[in-house]
Amino acid sequence: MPRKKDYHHGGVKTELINAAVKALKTQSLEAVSMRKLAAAIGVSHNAPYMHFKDKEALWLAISDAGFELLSKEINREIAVHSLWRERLVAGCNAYVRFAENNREYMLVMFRPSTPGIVRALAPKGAEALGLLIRELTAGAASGEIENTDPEKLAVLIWLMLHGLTMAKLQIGGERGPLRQLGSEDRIGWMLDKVLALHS
Amino acid sequence: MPRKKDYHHGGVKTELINAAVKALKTQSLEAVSMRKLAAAIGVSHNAPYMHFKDKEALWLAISDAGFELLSKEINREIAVHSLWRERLVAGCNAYVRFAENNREYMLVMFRPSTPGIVRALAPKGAEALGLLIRELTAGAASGEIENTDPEKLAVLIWLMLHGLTMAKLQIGGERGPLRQLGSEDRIGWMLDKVLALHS
DNA sequence: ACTCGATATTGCCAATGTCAATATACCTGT
DNA sequence: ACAGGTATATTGACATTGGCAATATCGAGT
Repeated sequence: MPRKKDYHHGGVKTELINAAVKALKTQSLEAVSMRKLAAAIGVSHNAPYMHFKDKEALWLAISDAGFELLSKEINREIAVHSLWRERLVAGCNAYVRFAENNREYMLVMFRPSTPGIVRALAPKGAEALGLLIRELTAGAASGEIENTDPEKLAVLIWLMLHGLTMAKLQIGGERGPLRQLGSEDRIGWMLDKVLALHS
Repeated sequence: MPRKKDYHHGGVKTELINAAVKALKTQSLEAVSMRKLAAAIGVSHNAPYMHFKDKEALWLAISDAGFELLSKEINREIAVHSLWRERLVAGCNAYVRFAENNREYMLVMFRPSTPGIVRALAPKGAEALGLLIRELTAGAASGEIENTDPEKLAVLIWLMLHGLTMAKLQIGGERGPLRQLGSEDRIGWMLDKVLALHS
């Protein structure tokens, strides 16, 4: 239904987002320009500004979509387990896997200036952190870990996870001390260390 | 000895770096431009390109200086203790304190594109990580922690430390779950968790 | 049929990174 | 002291970019 003649071609907003995400798969954040995106979807260099006040607004939209996707992914992988410990590991793995498969989104979500970190650690917490806290609370309730401050523990775990993830994204993951640390069994190892299980 | 008449004013290179560092104290990375820096130190907009091939080259130089400063700082604070555990804590605290007092440098050292993380985690490791490994090895040798993989443990600790630090830098540190986590005693708490001391 | 609001276009501007050509000062060997 | 070379700095130019303003085009409701 869009694209009558040529002027109003209809889906600039979503097409622009798609183009941006695709561009980010091969280019860096700063290398992506409004004008090139506009050209890529075949509109004039100012058409984007109908739908996004700013370049920043574009990133914002993409970032939102990214957080949405991430939460969905984590939820999906958590749901297949019932024991809190397995759910925790699954969630962490989902986080890392999402980052690897969606580098583009992560770059936007946690770009330096306007911070995904703020959102991810906001008082009420993003979904992802909330899930973590929930599982840790469950673990504490079951008596398997010390009942001190599940929230603090969650932040700590998330910091590790996030640090690991972003580091892997920057490095590319081929070489260096992170290679082994990133593989799935190592995440379990990390969690063991941090949780200091009673067992 | 510099600044004879007006043309060759001598210290463009160092003055440019100083100006950039100063500018970064109040502005974001992308807000700092070669031309403004040149203007700030009173030279033409192309003078900088005598001393730096690129804008990137400028960041590189500043980044190098930053890593140098960081290592010095950590060494200085570690040196006043003799027990490995105290040295470890002192080093971690030094890391965080350096980041808080030198936000400018950290922003450049760990800017997204060309990665400080690669350098900090490079095979031979930056000074800072090397120090960490050394203390952990000492701890393992003394039998106070498990003797498994001091290097892996070091990376893990660094990831937490770095994640915490960068998150604090982005947030500003006033509010949110990181406030308490960042204070000095909390770093000890983090280390306890990760080290899972025998004691 | 006419108007209005959303959408898209063209034109424009200042700022920026960077290249090329030119000017200026310093240094070195004679 | 001087000539020439070299490092340093300047001016000029250019393409790209983000973003504003004015204009054009279309669709829907009266």
